[in-house]
Amino acid sequence: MTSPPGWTAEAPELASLDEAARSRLERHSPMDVPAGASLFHPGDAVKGYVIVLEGRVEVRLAGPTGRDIRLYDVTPGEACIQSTLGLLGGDDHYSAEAIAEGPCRIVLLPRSDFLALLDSSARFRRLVFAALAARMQATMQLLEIMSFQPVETRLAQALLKRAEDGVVRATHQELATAIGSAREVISRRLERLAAAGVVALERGRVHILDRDALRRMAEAPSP
Amino acid sequence: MTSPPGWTAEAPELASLDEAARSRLERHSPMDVPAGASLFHPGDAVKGYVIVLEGRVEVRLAGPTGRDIRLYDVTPGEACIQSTLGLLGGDDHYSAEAIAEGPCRIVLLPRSDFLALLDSSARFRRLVFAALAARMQATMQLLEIMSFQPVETRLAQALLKRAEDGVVRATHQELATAIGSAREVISRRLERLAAAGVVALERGRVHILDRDALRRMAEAPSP
DNA sequence: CCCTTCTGTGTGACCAGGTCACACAGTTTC
DNA sequence: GAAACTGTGTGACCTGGTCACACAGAAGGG
Repeated sequence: MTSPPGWTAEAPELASLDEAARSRLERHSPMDVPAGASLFHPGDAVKGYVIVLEGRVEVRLAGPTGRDIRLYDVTPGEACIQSTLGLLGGDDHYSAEAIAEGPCRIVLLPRSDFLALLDSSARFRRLVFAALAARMQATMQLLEIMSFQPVETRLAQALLKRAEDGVVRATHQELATAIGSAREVISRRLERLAAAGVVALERGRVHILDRDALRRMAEAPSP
Repeated sequence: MTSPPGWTAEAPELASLDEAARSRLERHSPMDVPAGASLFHPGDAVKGYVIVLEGRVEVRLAGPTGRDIRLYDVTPGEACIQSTLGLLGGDDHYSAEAIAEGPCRIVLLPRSDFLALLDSSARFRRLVFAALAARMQATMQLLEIMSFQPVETRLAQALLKRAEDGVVRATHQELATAIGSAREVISRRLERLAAAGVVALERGRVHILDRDALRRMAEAPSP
């Protein structure tokens, strides 16, 4: 009597929803988004609740001078909170922009279904609430970090987090966006780290040589 | 058959709730908080959902160097979102601190009642959701403003917003906190504005002489 | 009253970090 | 291999936050 497992089965959190909620979700089919595509720009009207099934979507705040700040990224099973805001009460236009970091598969749940689900499924509600709360907390933390932590600390953290086998694949620009700084600043910092033998630089790549040194920087400003 | 109008009648939004929800809320009685009292510090565990009935509560992020940033303030009828976060999924400890800016009357709704109300009253749910969404949007906007807008612009906006009859009652420190800057910076800016004849300074008070000039600054960086 | 003490302001020196304007090297395209 | 990008290095400059004070106007207590 149950419908064949659809895309809601792919995301662990969604899979735990009640049958009614799932089938309502399944009415909408996933769509493919090419790498680099923009899901929305600042000023766009909110069309619905966005759930990412595959790939990674980065949500950024863009400054007038070209500098931008990564707010968060949305990975499979997560929903993009930006859309929630518009659907729930605030301004219903985006203030940030979302870019698909690779090929993605997403589902767009229209406002009416979203609201209906919120009322009908306690489980779905919890999911949305929890995601919203977590994002809010992360955003305030970001504000705190950007205001009070020096670039050195943030950079060290970013490098440690993104390292795979001691190598970080990222351009200086990407690192800058990730920690809310400017490209030139990152270039100079990395250069100093390289001079100190902590990292080795290569085009589009940073090799980590002294993980412990980075860990120290990631905690204390420097003393 | 209805209970006598209690404190829920005082807040327009709460007054529109269904009877069941209201009576559940009324089980808890308001408490008085003296001016300057701190409702919570960073690190405190979340005790419940806080609703402000009278007075004003300021929620701030405190930096290690003494500088702090006003996240938002909670005015009558509103709830403090910080508590929502802990109750809904994220870390259940505060990262900011809340200070009563004057004598306040608040209600503290314990977690269990809060969650029960969320499930039982669609109206209450909307209220909480909307508040959370609005706050989230404001926080992101704050991040944007702090990152991309020069101090001059932010200061001009703050002065215009807080002016009553052309006078702003605030110390430089308070203005600094309001726009996320440092006291010395505000002192110098104000001094320059005074030299330009835009404002007149007095201890604890700023007189606005040229509203239009401020408005211009509040929009464009300066050109 | 005068003498502390506290709170609010002014000031100079300094430093971190963002902006602007380029140079230039590696890659990709045709 | 020339042209067009893309990623990096670099210097000059400016804003704004930090530190360390001086000093002045309340406020309160003897």
